[in-house]
Amino acid sequence: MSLSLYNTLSRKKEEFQPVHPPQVGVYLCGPTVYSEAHLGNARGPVVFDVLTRYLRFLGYQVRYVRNITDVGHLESDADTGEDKMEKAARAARIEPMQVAQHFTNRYRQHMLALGCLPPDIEPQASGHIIEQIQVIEEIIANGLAYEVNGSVYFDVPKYNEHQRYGKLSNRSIEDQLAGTRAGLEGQSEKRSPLDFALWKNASPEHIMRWPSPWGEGFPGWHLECSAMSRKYLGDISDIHGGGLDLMFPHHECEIAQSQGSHSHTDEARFWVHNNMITVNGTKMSKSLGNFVLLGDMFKGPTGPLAFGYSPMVVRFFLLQAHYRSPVDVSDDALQAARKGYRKLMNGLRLLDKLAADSLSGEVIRDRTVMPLAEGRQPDTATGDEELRKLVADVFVGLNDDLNTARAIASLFNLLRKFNTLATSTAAMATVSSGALAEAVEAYRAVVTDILGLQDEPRANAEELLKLTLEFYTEAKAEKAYDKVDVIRAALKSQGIVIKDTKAGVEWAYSEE
RNA sequence: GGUGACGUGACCGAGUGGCUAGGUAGAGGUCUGCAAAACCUCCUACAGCGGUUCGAAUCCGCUCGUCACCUCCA
Repeated sequence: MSLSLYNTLSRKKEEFQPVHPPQVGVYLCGPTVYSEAHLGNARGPVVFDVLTRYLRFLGYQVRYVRNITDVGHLESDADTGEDKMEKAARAARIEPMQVAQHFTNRYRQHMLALGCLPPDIEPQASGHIIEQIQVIEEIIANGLAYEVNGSVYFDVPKYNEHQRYGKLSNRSIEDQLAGTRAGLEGQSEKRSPLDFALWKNASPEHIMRWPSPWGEGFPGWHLECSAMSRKYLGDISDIHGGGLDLMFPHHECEIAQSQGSHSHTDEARFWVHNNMITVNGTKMSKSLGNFVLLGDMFKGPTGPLAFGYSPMVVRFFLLQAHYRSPVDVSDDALQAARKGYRKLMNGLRLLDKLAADSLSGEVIRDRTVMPLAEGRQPDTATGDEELRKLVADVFVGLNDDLNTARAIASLFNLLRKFNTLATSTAAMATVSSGALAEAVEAYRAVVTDILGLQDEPRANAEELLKLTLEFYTEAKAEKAYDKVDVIRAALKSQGIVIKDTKAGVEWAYSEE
């Protein structure tokens, strides 16, 4: 039983095998940091977080790269197009890099809150201009790019003579040419409307600019990922991912760039794409304005949502669907997810108790107090087998193209078994402590290490403390000094001292 | 126009030929000082029409509906 992943390149599930085991290189196209991240932006990072966690669980040495694109993308294809980063900067009257830094910080906060482990390398496009220029020079040397007025374009038709531009998104350049929208051409410098920019000449008012062999300018839209993926993961990485909407043109162009450079590869063995988040069946997107910002969503009502949802609930909600299916947001769906998430967490809290009970169950069995039918030793073979089956099912789900929806369903089945065991000594007697310990460990590992779901304490410590002090005050009034001492000692063990003042009972942090 | 998805019970959401996930909601029960949790039982669906098959939610065809990409988007 091993992990299989759906590869967009082959359009089928393939067994995952690293190029250089045990190393695995994973690249996820990160955000362009010119605005706040919305729920849709979170799906890829969450999915790839689970993927990298699982790969590590399987024993691979993973190098996970998630880039930050801080070199603005042009808003339109026209040469006069405005840069997103610059536009945002101008609006706020600050440096473009301030904009990038601000949203980078916000993005990291949100991803951390969602339980996404920081990537091993988080390269910034602006820090890899030299590498990008190098790739362009290679492509030019290979005769697949041309310079016009300080800009460099990738020659798609020429590339297509020997390679297939469209292999990832399953398009032919003939179809694309036929479908080219009128009006987009005109004064373009491009030889073909399919060509895309590798380097753009900076107009005088363009702030973000770097020197290059072709004059001052900035790199094209798709180049940073090719350059940085190669730098940190080699000519060919194991897995390259992003949202379905990046498949074309972004990833298609990346492949063309890598094939057209000295790498001569598809850049990655596995191309993995997560589906979109929808609102009432329509894709959540910046341009449509139907997005739900993560920061807003964590706090309270926003847009189509009448309530706020904690980061872990959001994470669970995303993982309850398979990553290749679209997922629709709504209060109903999120509230159902919240309950499910809490159920899973309560299960987590049950595990220690279960392990302890298992031991006592063993004792009971040894003394044959457990009155199984004719008083013979209970046979745990069947119970153990059932437990192992339940655990195995969880991994069947994970291995099947990272089907977290199935894995979670199986976890609930396992949890039901745990609950039964925890409330019934008779049931407990049907499993061996060894098998139970394995199952408990598996549940814990899948929930926390692989799915990355953490308990979110909802109880307010201050409120609990207040309540405790009320009991303290009551006990004191009743002169129940044994209780008083117990409360005092308990709080002291938490680093809190009770102070009886004339004004009433107060507390302070212990200074010891 | 080209390319590609999808339509599952009250809601969300797996499943891609026989074994009919799971969560939420609802009904009944066990337990319980009350409550909650938990457990048990029930509610059992695959857009429509045709076809292939011993057998289809699952394969094929048609119809209807929804969506995505082809322009920046995760």
